[in-house]
Amino acid sequence: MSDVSIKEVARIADVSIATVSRSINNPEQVTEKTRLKVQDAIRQTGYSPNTLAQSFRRGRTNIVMVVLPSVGDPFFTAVMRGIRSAAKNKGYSVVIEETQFNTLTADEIGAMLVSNQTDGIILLASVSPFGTEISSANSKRRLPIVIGCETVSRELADFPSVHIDNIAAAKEAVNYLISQDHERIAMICGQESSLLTKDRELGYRTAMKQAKLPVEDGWVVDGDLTIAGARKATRNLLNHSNRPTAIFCANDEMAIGCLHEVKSAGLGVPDDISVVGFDDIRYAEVTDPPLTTISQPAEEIGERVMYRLCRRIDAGNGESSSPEIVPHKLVIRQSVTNPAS
Amino acid sequence: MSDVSIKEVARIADVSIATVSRSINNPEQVTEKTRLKVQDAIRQTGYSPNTLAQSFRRGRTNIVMVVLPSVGDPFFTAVMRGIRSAAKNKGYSVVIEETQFNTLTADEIGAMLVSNQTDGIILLASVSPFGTEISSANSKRRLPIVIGCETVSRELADFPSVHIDNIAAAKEAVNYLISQDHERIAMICGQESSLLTKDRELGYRTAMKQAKLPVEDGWVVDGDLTIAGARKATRNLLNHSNRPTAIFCANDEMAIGCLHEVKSAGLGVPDDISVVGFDDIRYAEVTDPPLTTISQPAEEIGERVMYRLCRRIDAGNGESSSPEIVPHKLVIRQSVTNPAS
DNA sequence: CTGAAAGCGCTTACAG
DNA sequence: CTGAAAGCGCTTACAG
Repeated sequence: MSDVSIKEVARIADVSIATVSRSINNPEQVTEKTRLKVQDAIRQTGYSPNTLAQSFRRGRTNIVMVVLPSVGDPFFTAVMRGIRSAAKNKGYSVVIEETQFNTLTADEIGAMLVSNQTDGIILLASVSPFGTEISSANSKRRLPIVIGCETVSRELADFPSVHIDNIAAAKEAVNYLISQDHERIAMICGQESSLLTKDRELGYRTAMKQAKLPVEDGWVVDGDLTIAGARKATRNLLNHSNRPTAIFCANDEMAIGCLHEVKSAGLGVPDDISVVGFDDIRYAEVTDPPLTTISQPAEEIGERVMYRLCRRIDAGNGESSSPEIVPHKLVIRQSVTNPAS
Repeated sequence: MSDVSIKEVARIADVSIATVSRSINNPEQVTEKTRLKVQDAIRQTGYSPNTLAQSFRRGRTNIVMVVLPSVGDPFFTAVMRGIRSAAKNKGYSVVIEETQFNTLTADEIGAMLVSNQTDGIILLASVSPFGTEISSANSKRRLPIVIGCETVSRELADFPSVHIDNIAAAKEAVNYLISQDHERIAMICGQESSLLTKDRELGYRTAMKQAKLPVEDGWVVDGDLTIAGARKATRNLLNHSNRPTAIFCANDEMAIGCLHEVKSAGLGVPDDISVVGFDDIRYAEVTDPPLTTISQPAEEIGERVMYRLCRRIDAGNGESSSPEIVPHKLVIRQSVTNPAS
């Protein structure tokens, strides 16, 4: 705003404020001469429109908000790159909102939906327990929402989403372990509330069952999606009476903690214990040993989710809400070997 | 907004819109009875105020924006935690803006400053080449800005800041290496444009000079602040005709790349090459070997920078602009040993 | 304590 | 092509 308003510009350019507005927003509706006069007045005054007033008046902000669990999670680097490139393309600014604990409170959700400060929302955060709140809070406002990365719960099935097939990906990871002759395979997963972790766990259990391999009590442990949590979980696994030969982690963050803890216990990776991660964050290829993991097309997810949101914004709820599945890939590095060898 | 406005509420409660507004924002100015009536009408209609209109009218948004180089940088996790806790305390929402390339373009800066969508800005991003743009773009608007973590360039000296003493910290890291009898110490730093890297380099050079140790040509290499960049830089260092026995990295991200590259070359850390990082991100204690590094009080920086911003917002430019220095700490782990041993 | 009215800075039919 | 005017949804002196 720079404290000078459109009026001042109009006065100096000797035109009406309507004309100033047009010169800026619809220059084709104005003669070249007027446009120049106005341009000049703008330069003189250092005017720039009050965005708040514009947004208020227009009823839209051209801002989309992406909600993610935590800044500092390396996985989101590439997703954001994708979102940003699509947003730029479409003329949107993007603003990030962090939801500390990987779950939103109902209040936060309500506030977000209702405070039409943004034209739409991209949810990259796990929102399991609040699915209903979101749906209901949004029933009035109908703010366009698209979900990325996360598996969608039943309550959120109304919203479009783009993500990999977490169940299939986890199955593939575990099948790879099985193909390397592992039979005692454990899993470190996330909290109960983390939906995508649930899907990965389901993939693990399915693969085990299909291979007729037992999943012993105590082989599936909660690693809290953190390094510290994974370390503790790993200790439990190593002390298990029927110690696994391989550990599948629901994300790379935990795999990094797991790797470290196995080695701290004096065991070798992969010779004593094989480890598989999930996400293929940038640290995965420089762990020791480099981590075998599932790679997600993070940037592509970002782009698609943003374009999807734009379609929702433009088309309203006419836009389809079926999930968009993008391909994952098993990346084989050195953290897995044959337990017999 | 939920599409019902204050008018509708007023109609239903049978009061004026002024009274509705008061009931919400200054309930003490209204009788209990009226308040209840209004409350009821709000419930019935599902009304919630149009934030855009409020912000526009009030001339403030109660939102602060934090600008950081990249989502996905683990260092910012704790900084954000601090910012968020202080913000909550002060009744602000915080919104994050990412500046992909660790430098803002002049345009972006202008847009940010001018679009009074926020009440203030916390800059956590390196802004070296644009110091002047910021100052000048802001000369009109006078949007409160506070700088965190980064060293401030001369052009930005007007703005308050809070950060560690990067020069002293780097000196301390290098002196530790020297105390372990290293003499051939190299450094991997960031791009030219990265100010805080410059300070860390200065600390390195100062320590070397004071110890009367030479810094050979080719011992200070640009690692681009990335893993890939650091790996390349490390290869150069390992091939140096006078190969260093220790490598000081300007951040942990690069130290992780360095560690990996040294080991890939068949050398041992710390036995052949000692490595020191900077930042103490959460991965530093689970690298192999665990990384000796400089720890920053990231959460404290976040809190202080936010409180500082609040003071700027409230007090205007009366608030002092001297930098606030917080203490760093050398964290000794296992990536350094005596080269003679 | 409450209401009528002004006004925040824009945009956009509506006339001309 | 341009201007006068209405209005977006609020908040806040100003009266009463």
